[in-house]
Amino acid sequence: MTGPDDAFGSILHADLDAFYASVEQRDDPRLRGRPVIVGGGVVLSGSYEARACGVRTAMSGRQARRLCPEAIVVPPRFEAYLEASRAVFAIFHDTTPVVQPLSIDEAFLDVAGLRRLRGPALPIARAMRERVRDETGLPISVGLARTPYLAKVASTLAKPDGLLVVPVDGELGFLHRLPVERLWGVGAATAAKLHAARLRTVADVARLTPGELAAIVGRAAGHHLHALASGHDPRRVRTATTRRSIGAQHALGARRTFADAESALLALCDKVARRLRRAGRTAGTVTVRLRFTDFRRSTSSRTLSVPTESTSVVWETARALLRARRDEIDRHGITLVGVALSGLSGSTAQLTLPLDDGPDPALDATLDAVARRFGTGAVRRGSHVGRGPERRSPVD
DNA sequence: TCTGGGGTCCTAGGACCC
DNA sequence: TCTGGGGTCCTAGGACCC
Repeated sequence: MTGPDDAFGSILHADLDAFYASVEQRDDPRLRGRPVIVGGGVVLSGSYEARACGVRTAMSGRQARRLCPEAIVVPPRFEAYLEASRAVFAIFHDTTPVVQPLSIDEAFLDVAGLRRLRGPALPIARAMRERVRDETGLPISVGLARTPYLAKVASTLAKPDGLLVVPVDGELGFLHRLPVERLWGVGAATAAKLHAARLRTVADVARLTPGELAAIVGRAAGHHLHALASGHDPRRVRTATTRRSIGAQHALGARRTFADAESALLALCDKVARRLRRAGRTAGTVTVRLRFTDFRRSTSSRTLSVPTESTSVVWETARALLRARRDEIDRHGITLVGVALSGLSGSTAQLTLPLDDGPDPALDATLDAVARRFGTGAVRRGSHVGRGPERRSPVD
């Protein structure tokens, strides 16, 4: 386990740059070098030229056009993105068998096992980036580090179209000067809590004890942030992860009525039940998601006595949940309806573990072994995980 | 700044059981 | 009969990620 490679670790985080917009620029030469916005009402992706004007993902289309009037707006072509993603993931899998997809355009790769065959991690990362560019025409950024989280931060800082390595002996120096927003799991709400406690950098977070942090952001988040800020990362690159829920939602546009919501819900139930059957799984819980005209959200759910794969059972359950909210919908108007199926068959056991015992390498090793054995990413220390109709097996 | 669609995980309270 | 502790499961909501 020794060698020159240890100086860099073996985890890669590979992340395509401005993915949807890059596919559009690749496929239409007229778009190259120009600001491109993919999406209509909402920005799904902006090219780097558009980002230079301040355009960001999830921004409203109107605001994006105001910031960048010369931008070319194109409708999304999801089939083209899926095809591009498949081509890139084929290169990932050709690089190493240990690939964990995180989304359509990013993945963790572990190249530790390749040292004898293909050499150290850094040249492997360089070669992979070149292959992606040559064979798919898409720019990709890669971070290389000892842990998944550090690799992820590195790839973010490497963008666009870069490669950044975090040397093992420089981890804390790299990490500690970053703002707390760079910690995985810190969004607007958690950042506000940390700022209120005068914590601005990762170094500030690392100085507190897990207990002190837990008092600020909650128990699990406190322990999680302390670990990340100290360079500890419980994550492993996992090849087999089991989907925990299947859902679909639909924005209804301007103020709509109960009847609009009900007919949209029927189509959504049909869609998710088909996906459930195609996956060969059953669902234990049906959840209905609503958003009202004033942007308030609500969810309501029902756990079935018998898990189902039937469209009609999903629909009848969802309709009953929707009808229970009829007054609220009539009063406020509804702008979004969604349905999600969870408690999927094939999920693993429910497991609640203590968070307050400090590091426990033996326990972590056991959980890793369980996760590998049963092919799931669901087993994590200190969390409350997975529940499905098969919960009594296989862990029993 | 007024907003898409797909997910994951955590927390807290209540019902229920031993 | 009353009271308490410990645990599971369900539900609703919040936060976060791409």
